[in-house]
Formats: sequence, C-alpha cells, structure tokens
Amino acid sequence: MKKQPTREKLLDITFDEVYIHGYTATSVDTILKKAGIPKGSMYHHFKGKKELVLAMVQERLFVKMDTFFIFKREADETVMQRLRDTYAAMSKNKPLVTYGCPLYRLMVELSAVDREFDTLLGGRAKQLHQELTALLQSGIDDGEFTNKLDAESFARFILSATWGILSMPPSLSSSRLFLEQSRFILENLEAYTH
Amino acid sequence: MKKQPTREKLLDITFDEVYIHGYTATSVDTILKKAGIPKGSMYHHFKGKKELVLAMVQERLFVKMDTFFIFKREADETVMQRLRDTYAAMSKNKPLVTYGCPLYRLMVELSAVDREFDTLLGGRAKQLHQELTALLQSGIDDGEFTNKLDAESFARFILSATWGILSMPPSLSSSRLFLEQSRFILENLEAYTH
DNA sequence: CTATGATTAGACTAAATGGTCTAATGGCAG
DNA sequence: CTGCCATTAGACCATTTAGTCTAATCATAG
Repeated sequence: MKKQPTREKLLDITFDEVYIHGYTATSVDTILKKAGIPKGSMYHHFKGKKELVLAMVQERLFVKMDTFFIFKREADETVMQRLRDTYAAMSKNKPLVTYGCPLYRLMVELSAVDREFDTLLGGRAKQLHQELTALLQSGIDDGEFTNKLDAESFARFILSATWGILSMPPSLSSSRLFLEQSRFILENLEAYTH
Repeated sequence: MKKQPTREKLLDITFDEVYIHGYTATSVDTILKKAGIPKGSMYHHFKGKKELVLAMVQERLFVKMDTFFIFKREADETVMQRLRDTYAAMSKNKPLVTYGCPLYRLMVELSAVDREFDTLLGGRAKQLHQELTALLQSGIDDGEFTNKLDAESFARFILSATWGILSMPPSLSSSRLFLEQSRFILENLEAYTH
C-alpha cells in the first residue's frame, strides 16, 4: 500500500471516524493516532478540527453520496427504473444500510447547532432535492406520471423517508428491511403512473 | 415558580440540553450551571453523566413520546382517523417539528456506539413498532384495510419515514412541510382501504 | 431541642481536549 | 552541492471534561 499524501489520508480517516462516532465524539488525537500522522502535520494542512471536517465533508462525504444517490437518468431509462435501481444499489451498500446516510447523520447532529455545517450540509440536501425534483418532473413531462404528482413535495418525501429508513439503528436495520420499506415509497409513486 | 426537587429539575434540564445538543456535546457542568445545582448534589442522585441521561430518557423522553405517538384507538375511531389525528397533533408541536423526534435523534447518535443506550432506545423503538403493528392489524381485522396490507412491515415504514421527515434540519423543516410529507404516508396507507 | 441521615456546596483532581510552537527534516530549483 | 520553503515531528499549553471528597447544612424522628 503506497503511502498516501498526508492530507488525503487525514480526510479518509476523518470520514470513517466521524461517520460512526459523529463530530463531537471524534477527537483530533484519535484521528491522528489512527492515521499515524503527527499533530503539527495536520495543523499545517488545516486550521483546526472544524476546518478538517468541513474539508472532509466536501471532498469525501459529498463524493461518496454521489455513488448511491444517482438521480440522473440514462437515455432509455424510466424514472421508476432509475429509482428502483437506486434503491437496489443502496441495499447492497453494507455501511450505508448499517450506519445510515453520512450526510443525514451529520445534519441531525450539527444542523441545529452550527451555522457553517448547517449551510454546507443543508445546501447539499437542497441540491439533492432539486435533482430529484427534476427527475420526477421529467417523468411528468414524459407522460410517465400523472400531473397530479407534485414533483417538488414528493421529492422531499422520498428524501426524508429514505434517510429515515437508512438511519435506523444498526440493531434494527438490514438490507432486507431497507428494501422492504423502500418498496412502499416506490409503490406510492407508482400510483401516479399512467 | 416553586422550587423543584433537585432530581426532577436535573432531569428537565438534561432533557432540554441533550435534545438540542446531543449526548456527547452536552457537558455535566453546563447542565449544572443551567439548573443552578452544585455538583455534589448531582453526584448524590446519579452515579455519573451516563446514568443521569439514562434516567432522563426513561423519565422524561419516553414520557414525552407518549404525548405525540398515540397508537391506541378510541372505540369509535378508524385507524385512518387515528393516524391523521396523530400527524395533525405532531404538526402543532413546535419543538418536535423543528428539532425532530428526541428518541430518534438519540438513537442516531448513540445506538451504533453504546450498547446500553442501544438497548434502551432500540427497545422503545421496537415497542412503538409493536403498538403500531397492532393498530394496523386491528384495521385489517375490522375490514378497514385489505389483507394485502402487511401490518408489520408497513408499521416499520411509517415509523422510520416519520422519523426521517421529523428530523430534517431546522432550516429545512416546518409544520407545513411536515404535514405535506406525512400526507404521502397516509395516502399510501389509504390505498389499502376497502 | 437534639441526634442522625440525607442532601447541598463547591474546591479540587486527573485525564482528555483542541491548539501552539519551535526545531528538525525533506525535496527540489538553481 | 546548496539554499530555501514546505512539511514533519512531537513536546508543550490552556481549557474543559467527568468525577471525587470533605465539610456544612437541612429535615425530621425521637
């Protein structure tokens, strides 16, 4: 395993730690120890803990999100197919199903309490909402869905419901249960197909 | 305002602080300062921070949950009516809509990381699931719903979706948006009515 | 009133936290 | 090879953390 540049390694370990333990419960020293990187080195690259985590969010967490929240259609795909696929892919993602969505978890911990995190994380949530709204709207425009479907509010529903399902405690979650529940969302949407 | 017994006052303040800031980010000293209670006094009543919060969960958080998750029907009520009512009542609960469900928030923070909290909080989640399953099942038995409805798994869906909707960041939540989204859950269930 | 146990009071402690600082090292342009 | 800047290294620091301890006070049973 080739030696990663300090900064990259720090971001990786920070993601792992913050994902499981949360922002507050993750100490700088723990990250440093796990990464095998001395303090000065970290404080050379980042102003402090908060800046490290903010960078991690943008360069790791957001990137990881793109691998399972995929709301862009292939040319020949229906919206229903896209969403079914998205859920199928998510259900195969062990850490996602076990520990929940990293974006949502961090929002729950920090949004009410820190403006910068709220802006960054909430901004991304809004962006996902826009993407999903656009997907649903395109389905309406194509005639896949009735125009009784309110794309914007159903998109909001899909997102928060999915986050809720994903972020149940490990002891109550499994790939099977995730799929079982996600099917209700799809079923609900299907009622709007022509 | 008559002076509350120390123990009760501590539980109240602890609920407020942990609800907003989470377990880890809440310090014993902060609670003590806000409550105007000296340390020795607290350590006389509780072995430590964890025990204080565990007691708070059982004596405050669980009790508060009972005021908005009400899955017991009145004699003349349909299941749909009961749920509609539950959502209507929740939407009027400002802190609930703004900061989310205190049980769910604490589960998200601690379940993956602390066995005792996982057992306590997860246990309550299971109980809620059972109550809701029983409610839906009674609706099937009464002929309100088709027997195509899988009470247990739909109950799970209702719970996690509701938690997801409730626990969106304050900047993305409002009473209006909560109701808008909860309506999709009800709509989905309604499809199973005769 | 008084003796006794429960409670209050808060100074104190050890460990952990995030953060600073200076000296050593490494890589590379000239 | 040399000089220079970026990086590494980790000892050190102030603050906060949860938790302890002993003395004072309070409530009340006798």
